[in-house]
Amino acid sequence: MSAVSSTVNVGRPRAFDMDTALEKALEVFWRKGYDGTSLSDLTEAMGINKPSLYAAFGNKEQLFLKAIELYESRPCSFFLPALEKPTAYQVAEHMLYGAAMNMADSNHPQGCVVVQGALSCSEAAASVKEALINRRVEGEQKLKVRFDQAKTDGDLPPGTDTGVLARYLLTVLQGMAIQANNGACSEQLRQVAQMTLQAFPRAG
Amino acid sequence: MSAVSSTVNVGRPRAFDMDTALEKALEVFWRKGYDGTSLSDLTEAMGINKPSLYAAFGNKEQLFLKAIELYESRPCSFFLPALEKPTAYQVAEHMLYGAAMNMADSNHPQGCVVVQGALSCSEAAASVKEALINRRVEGEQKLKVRFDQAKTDGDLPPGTDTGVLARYLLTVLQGMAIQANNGACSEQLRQVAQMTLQAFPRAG
DNA sequence: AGATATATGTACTTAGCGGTAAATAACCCT
DNA sequence: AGGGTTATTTACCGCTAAGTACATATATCT
Repeated sequence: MSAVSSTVNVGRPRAFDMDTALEKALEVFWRKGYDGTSLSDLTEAMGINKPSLYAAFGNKEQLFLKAIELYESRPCSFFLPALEKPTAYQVAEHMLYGAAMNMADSNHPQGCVVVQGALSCSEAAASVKEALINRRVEGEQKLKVRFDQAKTDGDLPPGTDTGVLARYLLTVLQGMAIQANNGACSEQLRQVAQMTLQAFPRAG
Repeated sequence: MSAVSSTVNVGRPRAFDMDTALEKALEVFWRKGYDGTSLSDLTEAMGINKPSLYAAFGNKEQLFLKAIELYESRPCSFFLPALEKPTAYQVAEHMLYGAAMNMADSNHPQGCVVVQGALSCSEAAASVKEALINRRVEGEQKLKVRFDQAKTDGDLPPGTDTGVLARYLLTVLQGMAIQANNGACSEQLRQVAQMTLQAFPRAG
């Protein structure tokens, strides 16, 4: 996601760093949601003027989508990396404890921007809402595929309904995003994660 | 919540029914969220003009709060009535299956307006967000109290951490609201409910 | 019938929204 | 040094937001 500098160094150089500006934009969208964020909020947080924003990122919607891309590709992301864990249980464990740690982290807004960025929204934000739904559903699908693999690997019982298991796990994760918004701390989320894992099926 | 008609029947009578207008407002807030709903959206759905809305309900924020009150007091509500069930398990069962049925019901917007009405929002909506957080946290507290009772009743194991159990259950319920927004149908939510109940502690 | 009180419809205000035109500034290349 | 190219600044656009003034309509009370 590093800003691939345009072909040649021609013209006046950009006076701000696109990646750090995008980080700032992400934080605002995360905290206020798409509808609740104004361009003034964005330009103030990013430290640039509107024409610079439009020249660099297109418009509000495209900026939002780029911010979401950044969010999911961050090093502290917990979802995709967890899929690499060797067993289904460890995948779930990594996701749940990662979420507990991350969603209540006070170094950034609480919860998950993919959940709360445009959950209920105006018609102007309908396409953004769709994009976020797609992200969530795709995540669920990826987890199901991972659990299917686990079943053939033998670390999930043969009768497991992987679709339901994936949906259940994502339900808990998404619920944790709401809990974080409620003000739950990491330790409280960790307890929820632990309770979820106690019921998690393992190979018999 | 019936509109208590003012002291005497003096002055021009109101040309619309407050309760049905409030139902309409609730549906709009539910679907679009507080920030995403405009007064035009509201007046159009309610079939009244702005001065009538302001005279009857105060302003946008007060209208929203009244709509939330209505939402929680509806006959199809599943949270508070479930607390009356005789055992902790039945309380959980009623809530989870009630949520599965209700949150994906296509007769109204999907999910739960207390979750998605103002999850992330502008500064103008901050007080509304606070109000919703309070509702969610109070619900959790009520459930904990109910589980405490269940422990003394003997239908929860003595070692049960009722706070964690209540938080876990609300995490799943709130996650189901997101799932409903994702497009999950009642049957899919029912499967999540079932999986949650399988792990639910019962008296040994 | 007339006074009083409340609701309604139209038209308005102020403020902020997302987005852009145009002039200017800063860089590279020849 | 000068032309080409891109970024920044300032000022603006048209539009919609929430909220309201005011005249009019419809009821009850005396």
